[in-house]
Amino acid sequence: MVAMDFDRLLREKGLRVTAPRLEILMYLDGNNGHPDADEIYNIIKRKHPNLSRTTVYNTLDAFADAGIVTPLTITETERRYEMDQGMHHHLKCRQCERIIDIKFCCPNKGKVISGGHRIEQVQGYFKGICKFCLKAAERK
Amino acid sequence: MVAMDFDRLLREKGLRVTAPRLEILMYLDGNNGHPDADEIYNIIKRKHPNLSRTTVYNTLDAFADAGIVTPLTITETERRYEMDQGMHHHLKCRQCERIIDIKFCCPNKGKVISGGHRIEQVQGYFKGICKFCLKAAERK
DNA sequence: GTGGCTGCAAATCATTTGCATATAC
DNA sequence: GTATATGCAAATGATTTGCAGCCAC
Repeated sequence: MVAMDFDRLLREKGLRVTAPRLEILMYLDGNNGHPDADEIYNIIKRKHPNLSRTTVYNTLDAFADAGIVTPLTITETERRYEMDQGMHHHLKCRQCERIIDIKFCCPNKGKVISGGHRIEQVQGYFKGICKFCLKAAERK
Repeated sequence: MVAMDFDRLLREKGLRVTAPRLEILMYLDGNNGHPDADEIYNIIKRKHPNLSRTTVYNTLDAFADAGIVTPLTITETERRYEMDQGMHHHLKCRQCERIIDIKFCCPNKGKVISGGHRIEQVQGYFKGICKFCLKAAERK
């Protein structure tokens, strides 16, 4: 996504276009994994030393409300964010601790499943071993 | 599960049998939903006024290590616990905010799925409307 | 011009840590 | 008797809040 589009995205959502917001969008879009508020703060702080944590938190909240980012609940303690990129789930590798996107669609989405509840959104959290660690183990 | 069994369960896991541990097990087993540390603390505190939060946290950690309870990551901010009861997932109803168990088995468990990763555990987090709220809406 | 956004400082709240005492085994 | 568990008080650390000034529109 180019800078121009971030501008439009914000306007579409009724959010004002500001420097911190563009920076945060750029960082999230830069495929830097699944950052938490502190990581975002530290990286952008380098270029914009007067950035405050409050702004990062406010911005992520505003983005989440607007549906621009999804707050992730991958581990028990960390709150992380990612840009909305269609349906996928997450694997946390218990060896390298990386968080990896898993692309497949849960067959239960949108259905009223057995219990009689209506399922609107599915977020899958997988634990296991990622392909990188599996390959490394083979080589030994 | 009866008191006797909690005793045995703790011994099997190499944990000492103490009053707070038995109380916490009883509470978790009492099907009181998916409590967080504070809820457990407040309830048990009534009967045992000298209980400390530290003990609740220590105990839940020990139980999680021993595989007696599973820490849940159902919402973005809360850390909740439940006793291990076989495979199921969780629905958070966006109307009544209840957290409800969803019993079905994800077809991807144990498989090495598309990405080449090995999946050992699946925790599904669903959002939607529970059957109780659906029924209430019908009646109107 | 004005309402939304920013950023500082202070407050909050869940969780963790250090440590002395108590207790299960 | 000894290792483990408890519980108090203090520390930590992420997130939130209050508020004054700034800037996008």
